[in-house]
Order: sequence, then C-alpha cells, then structure tokens
Amino acid sequence: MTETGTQTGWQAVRDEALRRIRARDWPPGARIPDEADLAAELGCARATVNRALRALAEDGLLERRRKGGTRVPLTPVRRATFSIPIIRQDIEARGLTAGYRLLADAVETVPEAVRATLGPNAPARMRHVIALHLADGAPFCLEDRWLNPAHAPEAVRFDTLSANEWLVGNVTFAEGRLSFGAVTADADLAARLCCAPGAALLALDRRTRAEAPITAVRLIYAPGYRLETVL
Amino acid sequence: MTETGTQTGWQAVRDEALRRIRARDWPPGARIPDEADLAAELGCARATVNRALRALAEDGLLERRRKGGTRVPLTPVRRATFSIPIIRQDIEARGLTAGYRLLADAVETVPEAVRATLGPNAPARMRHVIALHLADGAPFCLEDRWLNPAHAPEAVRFDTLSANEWLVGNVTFAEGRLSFGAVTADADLAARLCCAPGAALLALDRRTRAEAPITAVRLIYAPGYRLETVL
DNA sequence: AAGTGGTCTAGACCACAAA
DNA sequence: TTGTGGTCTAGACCACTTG
Repeated sequence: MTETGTQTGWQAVRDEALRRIRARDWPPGARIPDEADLAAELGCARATVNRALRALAEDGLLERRRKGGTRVPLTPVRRATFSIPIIRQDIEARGLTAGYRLLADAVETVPEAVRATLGPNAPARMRHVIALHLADGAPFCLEDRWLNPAHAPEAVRFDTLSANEWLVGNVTFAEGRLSFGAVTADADLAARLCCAPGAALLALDRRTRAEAPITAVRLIYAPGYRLETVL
Repeated sequence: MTETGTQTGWQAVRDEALRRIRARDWPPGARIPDEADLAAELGCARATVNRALRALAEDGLLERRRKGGTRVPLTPVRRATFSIPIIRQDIEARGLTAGYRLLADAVETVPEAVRATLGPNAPARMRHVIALHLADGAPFCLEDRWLNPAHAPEAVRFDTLSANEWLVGNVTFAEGRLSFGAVTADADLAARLCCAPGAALLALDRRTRAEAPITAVRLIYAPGYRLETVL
C-alpha cells in the first residue's frame, strides 16, 4: 500500500489525497470535500475519486459515511495485512530446502481447553496430528493439529504430505480465526525444535470451521522467526 | 471478508464466485471464464464482475493477470488483516482503565543493533523513551522507543502523554515496517511488567521514517496478550 | 498479434444517516 | 428531508503478457 511513485488515474488521486492528509491540508478530524467537488477540482470522474478514497478508507486513513461525508480520523487505526503462507512455501521462499516429519497421528479425546475454542458441533474425539517442518534439515515449525474425522478419512496418511498441504487442496474452506501469541518452550517443545528450554517462541493459532469444526492448528515457530509487513 | 449472507450487486457476484471455488466448479489451478462471459452469464455489467473478482483477488482467493486470465491458485496464500491499535484505545476497548508511567527519557547514542534497522540518514544520537502502559493499574505493555530529535522537540515531555499518542497527532506519517516476534523476559523486563523472569512475551517492532528515521519502537506485551483476526 | 484484465467516463439511481 | 457515499451501466481505450 502507500505507494510513493507518481501514478496516473485513481492512484494519482489517492496519492494526492494522501499528500494532503500528511501535509495537514486535511487535518485530523476534518471533513474533506465531497466526491463531486474533488472530481471537479482534479478533473476526473466521480467514480475515480471514489475508487481512490475507498482505497484509503480500507487502509484506515479515512473514514467514510453516507451523508456524513469523509473525514480524517482523529486516531487512525492502521490496518496491516500479513500473508499467511503455506509452510512449505514460506521455507522455500527463504531459499531453504523444506523437509517434513510426522511425529504422531491418532484419534484422541479432545482436551477441554482445545474443545472450548472450537465452537458449536465439536466432536468429542478428533484426529490429533503432530508434525515437524524442517528448513535445510533444521526444525522450523512444529504443527500441532486437531482434525475433524469427518473431513479427514483415515485412509489419508500424513507421512509424507503435511496436513497443512492436504487440507489446502482437499477441503472446502469456510471461515476461520487467526491469532498470535508467545509461548515458552517446555522440555518437550525444546527437544522437538532443538532449542533451549525456556526459549520464547511465536505461536500462531488457527481455527477453521463450516457447520462444524474442520481443524484447529497451532504452529510454533523455531526461535528467531518473525512475521513482517510493510505499512 | 468472506460474507455468507445473500447480497445484491457485486457482492452477489463475489459470493457466487466464492461458491464455485469452494464447490470446485472452479477447481484449484483452473482458469475461470473471462469477465465479459461472466457478465453475460450473470446478467450484469463487466465492471460489476471486475469489482467482485478484484475483491477475491485481494483476499488471495484468485490470481488475475492480463491476457493470462483469472485462475484459482493451486496454493492460496491467504491474507489476514490486523488492526494496529493505539495502545490506549486497545486497553479501553477491553473495558479497562488505561494508565501510563514514564520510566526514562534521555538522548543517548543509538546502539548499533538498533541503528542497523533504521535505514539511511539515522542520527548517531536519538531520544530514548521508555514507558509503561497500564490496564486497571497492572502492566499491559512496555514501550521502548527511539525518537529522532528532529521530530521531537525537547520541550515536548512525555510525562503524562505517551510518545505513542503524541506522534499520532503531531508527526506527519510517512511509511513504516512492522514485525512480530517472541522475546524472553529478562530480569529487567520481568520487573517492569510484573511477570515471571523467563516468561514468553509477544513483541511488536515498528519502524517509521520519511527522508530520515522518525521513530523505532518495540512494544512488549504482558503475558497472555494475543493479536487476533478473522479470516 | 491478439486476448484479457485495468481503468476511465458520464449519467443514473439507491441507501443511509444526519440535519 | 436532503446530502453524501455506494453502486450499476454501457461503452471505450489502454497495458500487459502470452502465444
């Protein structure tokens, strides 16, 4: 987002609006001219202005309301977009060789702590898959997944193909929630990720469901992993 | 994103396209009909189809290329959007009372490790501000910030107003990078955040700059903090 | 060279919310 | 009630990129 290059068309309008916001021609809290006026001033169609201002509003740099007009937010709540990569791609994009090792795969009773996060219609027993993703042979990310058996036939083995990749290609995605946190490496985690016990690790939790839960996964990354984006 | 309700106009087109992707009418890797054909089939203008498909492409559910047509990605790289809150708002949105305490504020030589992340034109000495954000009196987030003195007059004190909030209202934002990671609480951090030494904490790093660096900040959140989003 | 998405335009109507 | 953004349309031209 937030390009600086000189563009034409709606991007030029967006850049000009951005310039006015930053220069405080349009100060925080102020209402800016309506689309028709801007179109006239800038010599383009209203639709072009609309496209530009909508783009800024999607980034949180403007607030738009019917009849209320468009305003510069007092306290802009910026939005940052992250790409959620397939693990294999993430590794290969870093120029490393992706590896994979299945550690466990069994149907188990879902712990109450996990079950509580799954929402309605969660089965009592689900398939529990634990696998390690490797980058150039070194542990990269531990995948700890609960799968609804209704979506994962027992015939499907995850020995060589990660559940991560199998799901992408074989399950109809519905909706999901994503969250990040930090976890401490206990002895078990440390052994699996070959890191020091007590190390701080980034953990990504994801819930995917339709009518019933499809899968719940926690990805725990080896030390040093960072998730980045440009504002 | 990804609404399920029955809409009209471009959202209806988007939902129909989404249905076909999920139903594998348009399987992964396949090329879908071009905009003109879809417009004819669905009885709307091409611009409407364009709007719908563009929305899906922005979410990573389609890949579009001129002349190449529109395809369903083999491995969809989903995008997730997070709101980056002003700390005070974040606390108040949780129904807690926001508090603030300045811990340090002095001009210091920038450590090489920090300086290396600032990009071109970084001053050798910058204003180093450390402050604690409180929620209902308990430590919520430690703010460790380096400020370019050119943007932060010494007359501006951060005793009661956090640098976080002052910057929002007083500095022209340019561009920035954002990244997440996990850090271990050392003795100092543990004391400041009132948590156990060795605890795993979520750390958010942000760099903001124009011609020269404006500010570099690391926010370290108290244990249990999670960053969430809906896919 | 040609097909496909990217975008602009001018006009129109609608939906929402503020006055 | 009325102003403002939200969206649709039909047609047009352009830009990229693939064959």
